[in-house]
Amino acid sequence: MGQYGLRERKKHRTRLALIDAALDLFAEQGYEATTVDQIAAAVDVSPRTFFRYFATKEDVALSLPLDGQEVMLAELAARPPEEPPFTALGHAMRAVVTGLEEADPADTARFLKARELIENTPALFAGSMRRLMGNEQRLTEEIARREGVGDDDLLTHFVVALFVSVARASFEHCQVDDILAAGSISGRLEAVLALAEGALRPGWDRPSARPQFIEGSSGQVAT
Amino acid sequence: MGQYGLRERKKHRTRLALIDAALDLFAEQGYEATTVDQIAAAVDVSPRTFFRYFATKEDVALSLPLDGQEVMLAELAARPPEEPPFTALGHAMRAVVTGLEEADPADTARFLKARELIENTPALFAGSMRRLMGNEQRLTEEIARREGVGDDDLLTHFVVALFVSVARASFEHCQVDDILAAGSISGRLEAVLALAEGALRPGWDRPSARPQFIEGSSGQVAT
DNA sequence: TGTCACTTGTCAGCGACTGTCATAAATTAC
DNA sequence: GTAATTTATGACAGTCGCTGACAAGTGACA
Repeated sequence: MGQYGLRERKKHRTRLALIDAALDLFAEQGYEATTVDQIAAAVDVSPRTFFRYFATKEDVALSLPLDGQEVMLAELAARPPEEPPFTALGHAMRAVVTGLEEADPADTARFLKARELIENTPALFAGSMRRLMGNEQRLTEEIARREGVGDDDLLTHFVVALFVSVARASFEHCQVDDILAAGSISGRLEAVLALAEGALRPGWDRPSARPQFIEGSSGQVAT
Repeated sequence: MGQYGLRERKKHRTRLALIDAALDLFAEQGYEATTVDQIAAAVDVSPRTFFRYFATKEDVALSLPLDGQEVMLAELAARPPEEPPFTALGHAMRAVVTGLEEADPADTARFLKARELIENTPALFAGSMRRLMGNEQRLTEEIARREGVGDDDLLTHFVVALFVSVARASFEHCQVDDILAAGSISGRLEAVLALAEGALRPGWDRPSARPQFIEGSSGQVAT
């Protein structure tokens, strides 16, 4: 038997089936107009079971982008500690985007479908923001840990908040067609990162204790 | 026979009564544990009427900070057009904060009560973020109008997103006790604005001032 | 094969929220 | 001042998101 038992594979399959069915129904008749009962019926599952897979109706639409945020966290944790905060965040983000662009086309398509839906549905967009903000907190904690400062360090909050703004700008207002053009999403990410680099003073994201070190290291790794 | 008729005054009174009752109940027994029926009963009004004043249970807690955001919009619109975007945003924000600090103590207390509640209630915090993001869009449109660029201008998005991050950092993690100390909130705003000033290159928020900076810095920060 | 753990369906119920209609109160017209 | 009109409210019924509890089915493992 594979590393996953029949039970786990079955669970994974119904989970994906629920996501696909939900995404289709949402696209067809709109998010609000679709009931959980309909989604459950489409997968031939009881409505109660739906809520055993997703805590809320919102979650079924947001789960994919949410997974992406988990990857981001993991990538950030893997960055070398010497890297300045903003640089590390940028590289982690690049890893997520390229990972997405190189993934199984079916997965990529699902992801883009979800993102387009979220963009065009106010309620989902709101929920997406909520999760994003929750994630910002976790990114802040990680950066604070790396830099050896407290969770309430003002500069750390500022750095992460600024980065999240950049990340948002990269993803927003991307129509699916644009994104499907090869590398468009990472291209956009680079554009916004370059914009940020151009607006910010070198070494801005570290307390000015070691300007020359930052000068030397951040200069080459950017992009 | 003032400028408002009896009807309007009555409406305004019940609206405030609903907010006060809700804030009290939320503080007492928690947001989730409080039902709309309880709030309505406390003001001696039918539950149906509650929803004629507030679209959702969330709204009754968020309405005050939301009003503040409207003021922010108005203040921004009143700034002279020559002001660079970030400067104008900063001054508008200062006007909002000082306006808040100089208001009727009862109003200020209500506002702070609402903010504290939002800070400590995940569901409300999430909702607050949602509204904030909605407002960011409006700020972006206003800045784009001032600068004579399109709604999708990348720099404009970046400037506003960055500013909103700064504004958030100013308000978050402020305990009520801290804020009640005179001017504490504007003090914090100034601190974060100063932090931003120190991190950003002069003229970063206007396209015309940027070419030589990009040229000069591209060696170390880009490509 | 039988035991055990886990997943699922069914049902009953709470609470947020909405449409509808009748009533009461305030505003305006005469 | 009274009548007509507009507007706020209450009462009621209903939908939908979501949860707890219990029973039945299904894979895991000895």
